[in-house]
Amino acid sequence: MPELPEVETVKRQLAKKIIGKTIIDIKINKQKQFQGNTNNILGKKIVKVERRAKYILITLKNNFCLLVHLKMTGQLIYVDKKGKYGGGHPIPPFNLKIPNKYTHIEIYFDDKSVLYYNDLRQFGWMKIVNLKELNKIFAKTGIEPLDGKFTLAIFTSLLAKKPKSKIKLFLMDQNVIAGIGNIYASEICFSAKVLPMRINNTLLNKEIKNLYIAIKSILQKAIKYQGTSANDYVTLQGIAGKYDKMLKVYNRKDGLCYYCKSKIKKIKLGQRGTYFCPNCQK
DNA sequence: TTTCCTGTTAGTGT
DNA sequence: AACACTAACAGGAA
Repeated sequence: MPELPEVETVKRQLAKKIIGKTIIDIKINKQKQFQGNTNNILGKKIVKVERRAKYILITLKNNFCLLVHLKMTGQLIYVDKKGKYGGGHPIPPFNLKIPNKYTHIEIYFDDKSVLYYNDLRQFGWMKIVNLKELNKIFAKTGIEPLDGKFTLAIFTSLLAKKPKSKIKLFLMDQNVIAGIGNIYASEICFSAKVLPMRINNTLLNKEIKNLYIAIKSILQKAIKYQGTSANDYVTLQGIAGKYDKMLKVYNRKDGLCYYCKSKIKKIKLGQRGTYFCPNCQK
């Protein structure tokens, strides 16, 4: 569930559940997905839960931070003492048992609640870092697109710094703008009526403005709908995010454009599936 | 059965 | 600078 809106959704739900709780035990079933000394967070109280780019930052009272990246299929599932699920994406309708074979890390809190880290493909990780290491990790990370500091003027100047890049790849470059992934990049280009393979320095001012507006509005709306879950991954671990039905082009190859009825096309761009309407987008 | 596809990103090579 | 390719891994779809 890994782009900005999904991570933001998890973060918000998680914050409501775990702030103020103390970590009393950690069970690591897959060592390669956990780095750092657990002694730095055991017995410590959680004071903050934040998101930066596609990372979740769980800060302890001693200023150590449990940093989480979900990568492709990572998932955080919170289970309280009544056995009810919170945090992470909503619960599977068929109540897949948790923990299960994809549960690689288990974090126990002082009130008997547990945070499970599940990850089918095992690309994600948790890492205990101090503030200095945190700063180093985010040193090159791009601007937060929903931050007030991300203005049209800033966006325009960022585009000018990568004049020859294709716009969709540019939008996905985490060192330029943080948090946009493969699904929303296609959706943003469609919303702005710009073809994903357009070269940055050919974009008209009006198109730049449309892209800028699309970035903000699509991400905000996706957060409002608690993100998107796609394909088989969903049925395994959580119900579909409600933004699924809002998608206009992603995963709609050969489907008809909702606006002009043209067939949605799929191409490869930067090795990633890229969807667009050949008629609406110029 | 085999091949291709999938929400990410770090590293290397051209 | 920009992009291709690889690697980490599992499983659904064709």
